[in-house]
Amino acid sequence: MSSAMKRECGGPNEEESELRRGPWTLEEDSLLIHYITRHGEGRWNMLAKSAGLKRTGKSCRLRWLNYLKPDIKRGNLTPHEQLLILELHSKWGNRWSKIAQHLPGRTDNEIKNYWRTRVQKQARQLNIESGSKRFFDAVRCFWVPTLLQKMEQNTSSTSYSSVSNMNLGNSAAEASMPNSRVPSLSPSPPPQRESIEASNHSSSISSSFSNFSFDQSSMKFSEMPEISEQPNNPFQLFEQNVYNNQIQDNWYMNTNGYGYGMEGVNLDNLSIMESYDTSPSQLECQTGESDWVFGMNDALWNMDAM
DNA sequence: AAGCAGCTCAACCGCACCCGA
DNA sequence: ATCGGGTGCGGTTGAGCTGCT
Repeated sequence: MSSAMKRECGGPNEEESELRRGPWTLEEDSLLIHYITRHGEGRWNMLAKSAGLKRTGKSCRLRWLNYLKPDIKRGNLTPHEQLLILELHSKWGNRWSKIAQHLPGRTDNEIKNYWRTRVQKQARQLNIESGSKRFFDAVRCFWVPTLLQKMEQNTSSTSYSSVSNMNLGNSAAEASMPNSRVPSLSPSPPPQRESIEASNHSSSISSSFSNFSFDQSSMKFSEMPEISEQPNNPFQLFEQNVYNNQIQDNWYMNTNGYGYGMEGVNLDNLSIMESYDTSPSQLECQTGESDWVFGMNDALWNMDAM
């Protein structure tokens, strides 16, 4: 039993012991939804009391904003969204709510969790400090191109990202989204908010980002150019050879088909780049420590998923 | 099948800010 | 000026799940 649950189970302070903590029940969710539907949100402390919830206002607000609100998108982040997070985080840092404002239907909590569990995990595996320049260079040089490649693939084939966002109601959604766990920790999955409507919404979101691109030559985000059929530089060569042949396969294996990371990269493929007779500066992936990318066999590529 | 370790994410916590009294 | 309630934000925690041995 958690400390929160322990505190919840009675005590000397009656006022405090009346306040529920921990996972929300179906009844509580229902109370909150019905109350907000009728009276709107805001004044959370008063709302909690008026709705008959034995919760703090903060808890109600959090539950509503992060889980119950009708326009919350469930499922895994699309490549577009991940790309946007990388870009916006490079601009604003840990301003999660600000970043979330640019990803309709996503909460700051979700983005924060994504960053901590996926992005920072990559950084740890690379032995790079996640906020460091080196890490951002790794993101720019490899992760972003990989995401772009994935986005390109998605546009030319059935997009599983839209499937991942297709909200079908909980049981159906769970069945169709192997990596989208609705933990029993939360016994009250939000009722009926996940719908085809939501999937339509996500489609429009994706399309609104469709002209968003990362320019490898300038290492900046820009309008989406035509993607060259032929590799112009080692990165593209790398992507075409490595990604198409290897990452794609490993990707699904490593992430249950829903993640986007660098886990699938194989050390062997570094030879593709090494064989490309070009200096790091020519590769236009200039960093303060320009050769780290190419001497990082033990860093960038040495990941557990290899 | 059981045990273990790692991962995910909902929920909580503490702090800061805003605003009205 | 300051006090207190309401709200928002970023960091952290821990239950439950998954996959590996």
